[in-house]
Amino acid sequence: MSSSELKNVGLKATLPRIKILEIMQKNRADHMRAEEVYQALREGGEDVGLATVYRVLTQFEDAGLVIRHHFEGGHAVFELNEGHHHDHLVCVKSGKVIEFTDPVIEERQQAIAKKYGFKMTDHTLIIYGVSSEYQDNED
Amino acid sequence: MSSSELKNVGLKATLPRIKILEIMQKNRADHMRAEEVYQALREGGEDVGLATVYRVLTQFEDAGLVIRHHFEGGHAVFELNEGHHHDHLVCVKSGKVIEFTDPVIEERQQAIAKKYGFKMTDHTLIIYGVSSEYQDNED
DNA sequence: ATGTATGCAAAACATTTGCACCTGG
DNA sequence: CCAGGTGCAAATGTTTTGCATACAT
Repeated sequence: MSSSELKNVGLKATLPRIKILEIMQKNRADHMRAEEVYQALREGGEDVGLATVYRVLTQFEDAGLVIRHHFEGGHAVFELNEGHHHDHLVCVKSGKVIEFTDPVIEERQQAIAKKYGFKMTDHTLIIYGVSSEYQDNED
Repeated sequence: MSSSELKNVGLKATLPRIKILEIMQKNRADHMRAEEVYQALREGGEDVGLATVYRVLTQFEDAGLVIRHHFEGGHAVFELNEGHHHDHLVCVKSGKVIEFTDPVIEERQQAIAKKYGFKMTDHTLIIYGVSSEYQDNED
C-alpha cells in the first residue's frame, strides 16, 4: 500500500496522490510525462485534474519520491526514484530508455568538478544512439 | 564577414541571419536563450522579431552552426557549434557554465553504448554544482 | 521578377495559479 | 471540524505558425 510511503515523506494520503504513486510504480521501466500520467489515471477511471498531476509530481520530486528529467523535446519526464543513481541510454529511433551506471565515469565526474572548484550537487549523462533492432532499417 | 558562412551551409545571407550569427559569435562563452538573442538584437538597434529569432536559430541548428541544449528551466539555450564536442559544468547558484571534455569519459561512453548494442549518435553530460565563489554563502 | 524570409499577431503547448469546493485525519 | 488538497478555468512562459509584405539574388 502506497499510503504509508506518502506519510513517511510527510504527505497526506489523498486519493490522487495514492493513484499517481501507484501508476509510477506500475510503470517503473518508463519515464512518463505529466500528460501520460494524467491519461493513465483517466483510463483507470479516476477523475483527477491535470493541474493536480503537476502539483503532485512536483511534491513527489521535492519529497525525493520521483526524479524529473529534461530530455529533448520541451517537456519534462518523471521516473520513480529508486535510490540508486543511474544514467540513461536513449534510442533516438524507438525512444527506448536503458539505465546504467559506470563507476569510472562517476569517479571522473567528481574529479572534474573538483578540478574546477565546484561542489557537485548532481549530474545527468544521456547517451543518444540507435539500438540494435533499428540499425539495419534504413528509413 | 558571416555571410559567407551562411552561404556555405545553404542559407541566404539575410540581415537577421547575419546579425544573429554575429551575436552568437560575439557571445561565444555564453549559452543564450532565444529571448536573450532577441534582446541583444534590439539593443543593437536591429528590428528583428522574436519569431524570426526562433526560426533562424532552428535553421542554424539544422545546418550545424549552433547546438540547442535543454538544461533545467523550461527553455532551451543555444551555443555556437565550434566543432569540438564538450560537456558542461553548470553552477546552480550563478548559472555560470564551464565547458570541458574528458577522454576517459568519452571512451567509457563508447564502450557502454557498444555493450548495449547501440550505435552512439550523440551524448550530453551535465554536471551541476556550486562554484567556489558561492560555496561559503549560506543563503 | 520571384521565391524565400520576415514581422506581427494569433495559435499551440507545457506548466502554474487563483479560487470555491471537497476531503482526510 | 478545519487545514490542506483538489478541480476547473484562466494566466503564464515558451515556441510555432498563418499570412501579407519586404528582400536577396
